[in-house]
Amino acid sequence: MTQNEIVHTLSQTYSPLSAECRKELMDKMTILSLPKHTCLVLEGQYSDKTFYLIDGCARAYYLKDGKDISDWFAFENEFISSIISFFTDTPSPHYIELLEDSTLVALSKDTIDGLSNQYHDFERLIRVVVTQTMLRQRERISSILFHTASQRYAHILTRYPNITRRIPLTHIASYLGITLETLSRIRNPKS
Amino acid sequence: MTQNEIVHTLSQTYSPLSAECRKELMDKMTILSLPKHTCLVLEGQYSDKTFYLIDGCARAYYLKDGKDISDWFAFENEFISSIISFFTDTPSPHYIELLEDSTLVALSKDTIDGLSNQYHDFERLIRVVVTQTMLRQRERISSILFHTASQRYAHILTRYPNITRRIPLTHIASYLGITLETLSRIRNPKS
DNA sequence: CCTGTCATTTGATCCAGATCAAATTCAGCT
DNA sequence: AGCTGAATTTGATCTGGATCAAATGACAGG
Repeated sequence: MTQNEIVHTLSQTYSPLSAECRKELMDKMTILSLPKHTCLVLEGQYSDKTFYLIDGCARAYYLKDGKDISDWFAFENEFISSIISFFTDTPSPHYIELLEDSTLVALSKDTIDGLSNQYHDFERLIRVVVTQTMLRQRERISSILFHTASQRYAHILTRYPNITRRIPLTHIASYLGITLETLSRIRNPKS
Repeated sequence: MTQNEIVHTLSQTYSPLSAECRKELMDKMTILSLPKHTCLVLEGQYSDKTFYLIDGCARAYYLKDGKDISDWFAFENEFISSIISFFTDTPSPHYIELLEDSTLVALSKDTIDGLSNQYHDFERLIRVVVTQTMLRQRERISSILFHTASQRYAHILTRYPNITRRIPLTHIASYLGITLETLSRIRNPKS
């Protein structure tokens, strides 16, 4: 995928960008191809970058009392960042790692702020991305409060039908807020 | 509070607005003073309004299998809306009601979209509001996943120290994702 | 100051999912 | 193929908070 194609997809997926803005964005963005298991962000770091996945997938996770708890997955054409660090300029509570060999764009906060100041278009695109993220968080809250473990698992499967082929069950379980063992029992409801 | 003061506060709290934009916003906004228990939004309605509280407080809630579950509280200088309906143009799963006699500003989606198109400033203000909302949702997720019922109660008290004087315990309990009885036991840890 | 309604507390029991522990299956490597 | 550590399954037990039920408290209106 060329830079040009990336920017077009972005502009079409989220919110249209003027030719001028697209051009400047192309100049400012870095495209990276990195192997599986690469860590993009470590806990405790100040992370002022947002990543946009072209190909592959990634997750954000915490180490909470030594336990690895996934907080967010991103696939092709989705964004991922240590949102807390990115938006509040505090050290990241998250790690972010690639779950497959991936190609992605890294955008620094300076770049995003600069383009947002300069181009109303770009500010809108960011607003759209943040709004979608917010709605996804909301859905997760009601999922946790109102649905049982197995309903939540069923639900994530409808959203990402082949997630189990790309992401280990441990990570799916912790994302759903349940243990590995419970997820396993949900998947094999015999005995 | 005059219209002028309201717009100034808004501009200072969230993101600065140009004089021109402030003026147009003043023309477009409706100020309402309504008694306690007024319903601003009903379940099933298409709600294309966002409310900004000048004085008083409100909550958004679901009726889930006949049970009343609070999903959001807003106090002075905060926004509340049926976010799902507002952002996705679908019928609202929420009710919104006033918990005290309140003064508030109602802004329609048309107004917000119009001002966002016309003024980069205003688009930014909305982006800031949405970002804060998103971060507050995130905090709620980690609160539910990582903290016990009594930690969550302690936490909401630090954020809104006198919430118990303004909001009935039932609503606080359901917001925290616990029952009324559990909250009561948390508050009276004797016997 | 009494009464009905709503809010809160207290008590007894129950259950989804956690925890701890062990067995099995799988995948990458030589 | 065979080896090794990681991923997943299976089993037994435990627990925070839910649920059901009843008692008490607070307070607005007559």
